[in-house]
Amino acid sequence: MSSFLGQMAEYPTISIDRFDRENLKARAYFLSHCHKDHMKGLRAPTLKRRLECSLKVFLYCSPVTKELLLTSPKYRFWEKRIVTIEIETPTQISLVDEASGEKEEIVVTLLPAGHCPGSVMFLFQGKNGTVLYTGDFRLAKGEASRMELLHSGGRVKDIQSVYLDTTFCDPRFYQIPSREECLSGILELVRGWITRSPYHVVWLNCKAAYGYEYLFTNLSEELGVQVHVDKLDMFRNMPDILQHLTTDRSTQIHACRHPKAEEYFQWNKLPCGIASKNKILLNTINIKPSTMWFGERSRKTNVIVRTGESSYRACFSFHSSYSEVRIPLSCNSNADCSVLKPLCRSSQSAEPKYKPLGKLKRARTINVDSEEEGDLFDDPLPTPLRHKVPYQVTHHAEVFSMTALSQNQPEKARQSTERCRVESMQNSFLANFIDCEESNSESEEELETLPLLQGKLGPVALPQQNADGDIPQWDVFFKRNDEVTDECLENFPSSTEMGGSQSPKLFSDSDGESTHISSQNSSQSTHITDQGSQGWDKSISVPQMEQNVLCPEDTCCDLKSRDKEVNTVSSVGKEATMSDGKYTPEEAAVPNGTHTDSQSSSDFEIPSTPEAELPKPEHLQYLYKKLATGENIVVEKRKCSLFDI
DNA sequence: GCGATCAGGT
DNA sequence: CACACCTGATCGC
Repeated sequence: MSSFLGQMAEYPTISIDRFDRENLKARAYFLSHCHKDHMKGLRAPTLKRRLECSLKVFLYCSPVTKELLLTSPKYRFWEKRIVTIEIETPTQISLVDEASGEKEEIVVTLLPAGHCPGSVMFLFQGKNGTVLYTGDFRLAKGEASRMELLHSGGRVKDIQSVYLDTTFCDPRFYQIPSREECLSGILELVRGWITRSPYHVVWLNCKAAYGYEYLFTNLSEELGVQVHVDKLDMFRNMPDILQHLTTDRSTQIHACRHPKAEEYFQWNKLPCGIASKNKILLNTINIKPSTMWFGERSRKTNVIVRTGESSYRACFSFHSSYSEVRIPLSCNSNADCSVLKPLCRSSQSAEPKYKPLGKLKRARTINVDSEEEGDLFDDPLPTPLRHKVPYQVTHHAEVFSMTALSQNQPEKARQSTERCRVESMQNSFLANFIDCEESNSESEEELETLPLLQGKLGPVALPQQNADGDIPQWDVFFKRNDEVTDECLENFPSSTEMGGSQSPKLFSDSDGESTHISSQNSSQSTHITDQGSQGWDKSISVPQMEQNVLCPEDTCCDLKSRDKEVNTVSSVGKEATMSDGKYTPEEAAVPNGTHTDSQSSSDFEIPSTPEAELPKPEHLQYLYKKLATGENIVVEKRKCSLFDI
C-alpha cells in the first residue's frame, strides 16, 4: 500500500490515488493507474454519496485507466464523473469549492509512467508552484531523456516537490535489469520450451495485476502464440493488447490463474484445469516473474533462474530501481526543447522505445468545440477524442487543454482566456537529479540516524549535484553483456539440444557465466509494441494548432541558464509538512555537452548527465540543518529519503 | 450482508 | 527484499 495519503502540500484541495478520509473533501480526484493499492476508498459508499451531492467533483485519469476502471461493475458509478486527459496534453482544470464558490486554476499534464497500461505521472502547475507526482513508475530505456525534457520544460526552480515512487529507491536495489533484458530472457526460455512439441506449454505465474501486458504481447508477437488469460474484456477496446490474448485454453502459453494453481501445477495441471491435449499429457514449466536486483558491484546478471525441475524465476519489475530513479531534473543541452520528448522525435531512431500499451480504439469520435460544453462529461465510455496537440481546448467550463508552453506559440493561438503560467517555464536548466538515498531499514535506529521521509510514494528527493561521487560503473555492468551475449544465447535450450521432457537446462542460479541471459540486442529481437503513446487516430479538436509546437525540432534542449533555485520538497500526505525553504546550490555544475539519447545501452545508463553522482551523506546536510531548525519532516514507516540539497 | 482490518499466503 | 494481490477470520454496523 502506498503510504502517500492522497494530498500534496501545495495543492491540498486535490487528491491523488487516495479516496478515503480527508480526501473525501477534495475538489478533484486523480487516479494514476488501476492498481488496488492506489484506489483506496474509490468505491466506498461515503465517496459515492458525496458524488451524488457534489456535481462538480470529477475523477481525472488517462483514457486507458478509465477503460480499465469501468470494466469493473463496482466502479461503474463513476462513469459520468470521469474526465479523461490525454497523455502529454497540458490541461487546465478549475478547482471549485462548491460551498464558497472559491476557484483555483491548475494545469495538469499526464506523462506515461510505464508501470502498467494507462499508468501516468501527474505534473501539476499552478499558483503554488509545479509539482510532480510520479505514482508508480518504471522508466524504460530511452525514457530518461523524456524526463529531461519534461523537466527542461519547466524551470527547475519551479519544481517544488516530487512525490516519488520509492519502491526500490534503495541502493540495495541498485539495478534491476532493463525491461528489454528481462523480456529477452523470458522470450528465449519460452521459445526453447514450446518449440519442442505442441504439448510443451508454459505457465506464466503472474500475480493478478495490470502490468504484465507487455510481456504477453511481446511473447505472442515473437512466438506467434497467444497467451491464455482468464479475462480479457477489460482490453476489448485495446486491440494492441487484445490480439495477443485468448480465452482458448489450447494455447501453449498460459497466464491464467487459480487459487490452487501451485497445487495444480504439482499434478501437471494448468490453472485453467487442462492437463492434456488430444489425450496426450502436457509438459509444463512455470515461470514466475519476480523482482530480481543486482547490486552495484555484483556480477550476477542472470535474468532467469531455475528454481526447480520445471520452475523458473524471471526478472521482472513494475518499478524503477535505484539507479533508474535518478531522474534528470533538467536537460543538459540546448534548448528549445519542449516538454515532451516523444513529440520531438522526428528521426525515428532504432532506439527501442517502450510505449505504453493500451492504445484505445475509439468507438466513435466526438467533436469537441467551444459550443459543446456538456459533452465532455456527459459522454459515456468512448471518451471524447482529443488530439495530442498543443493548444487544444476542450470545452467544458472547467477543463481546458492548452499548449504547455507559449514559447513557440503565436499569441493568436491561444484559445483559452485563461492565463497560463506555464509560459515562463522553458529555459534554464540545471543538471540535477532526483535521487533517493538509502535506508530501507525499518528499524528505529536507522530512522533516527537518517531522518528521511518514508513511504512508497511520497518522499521527495531533491535535486542535487555532486561533482565527486563514485559514479556507477555502468560499463562494467553492461560491457560484459555485450561480449557474452551471443554465446549465452547459444546456451539456451533449443529444440534440438533439449531432449526428452526435461525442462531446459540452463540459467543456473549460481554465479553464472554462461547462464546469463541478456542482450544488448534485445531491442532488435524483442519488439515492443509501438503504438504511439496514446495518440489518437482521429482528430477532433476544433481549434487545431500546428503540431509539435512544443518541440519544433528534433533537437534537444539547449542549456541556456542554470536555475539555481530548487525548492526543497516533501511531504507525504496530510501529516507531512512541507518545507518551503529554498536552496541554492552553490555549485550547480554546468551541464556539459549535448544530450544524446542512450540508444545503445540499458535503462541504467544516464548518458546525458555524466556529472550525475550517487548521493552522498553531505547532500543531506541541508536537510539536517532544516531538521535541526525544527522544520517538520514526517517520517513514515517506509524507506527512502528526502534529499534536500 | 457489507465494509474495514488484520493475518497469512502466493 | 518487495509487490499486488488473494483468502479467510474477526469486528462493527
